[in-house]
Amino acid sequence: MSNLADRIEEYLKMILSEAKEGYIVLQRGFLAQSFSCAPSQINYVLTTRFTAERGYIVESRRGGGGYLRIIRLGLDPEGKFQRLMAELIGEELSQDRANNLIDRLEEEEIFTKREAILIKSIFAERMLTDLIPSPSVFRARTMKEILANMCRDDINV
Amino acid sequence: MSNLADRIEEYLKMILSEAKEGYIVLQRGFLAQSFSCAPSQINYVLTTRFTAERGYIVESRRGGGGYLRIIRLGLDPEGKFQRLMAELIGEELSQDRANNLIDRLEEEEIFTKREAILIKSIFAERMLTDLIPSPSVFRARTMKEILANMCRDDINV
DNA sequence: GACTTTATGACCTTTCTTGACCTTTGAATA
DNA sequence: TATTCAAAGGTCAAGAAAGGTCATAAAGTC
Repeated sequence: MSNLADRIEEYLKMILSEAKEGYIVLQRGFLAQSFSCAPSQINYVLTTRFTAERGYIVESRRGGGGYLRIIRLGLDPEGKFQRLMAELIGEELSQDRANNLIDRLEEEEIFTKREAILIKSIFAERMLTDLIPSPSVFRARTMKEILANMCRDDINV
Repeated sequence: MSNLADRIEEYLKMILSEAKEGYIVLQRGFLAQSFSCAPSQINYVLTTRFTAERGYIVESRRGGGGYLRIIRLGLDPEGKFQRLMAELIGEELSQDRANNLIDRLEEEEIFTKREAILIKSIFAERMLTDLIPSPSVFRARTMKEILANMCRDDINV
């Protein structure tokens, strides 16, 4: 049922949440061994689950004494945030990337759970394909517009 | 008499009624096997019986560890949402009418102020005209989908 | 008989998992 | 110092494991 990749992801997030410094350092081979899987499976989890949209950076080093470092990014609420988002979103935004980003913004409490569900439901491929020639462009533009609006000061009064 | 689709529907509703969380997760292949039918028959049942208008949302995931999740929407005693959704089916929704509707739903505390602003910003004509051939159809469809999702029971967990 | 609903099967896309092979790094050795 | 080698991590393609779509046949309905 729940697959290996999900379990590894969950484990990493668990120990990451307990890490005071906001990052963890570990060895690929060792992790793979403890999950009884191919080492490349670890890379798969890292590249699919610990992406920039989801709020992570992964650094690594090869050779003797090599390691993986997974860093949890925090969003600073200063205006830098919007530029960062705009850059991250770019001109197109697939459904997958959008979902990752929205989840992340929910974790950062920029969106409520209801808002996250609302936006995701709009962005679903099945909602857009037959009506919009380029859904990815639509998502990118809309996401930026939403973020701009969510920064309005009058909104939580 | 009682055909396959009806029996599958009945079965799903039965286990759904026993699900504390308001949703069930299962595998298409497994379900098809236990009813001795083609997997696509399950999709048929889902698309004809478990629609938003009937009070359900279906999510799914492909690949290893894939699944179907059927979510029962919360009760809507006055049937207000259902009526609204029915009205919006296949209909068109101008920006003006959309704004009025959203304002009303905000007054009725179905949407928060933030949510209202969010939706309106998406529906703005300037956001849609150049990307979408028929913005009004898009608004109607999207509004329906949003309403359905706002009925989700798991939304405040 | 015409129309609608149900059912199937062939083919497609997405996601996960593994294994073979490659690259980098640092330490030991010639 | 230059070379070698072991110990990491990286990449990629193939195959498995799910669910999705669509045309068409079969079964009901009027």
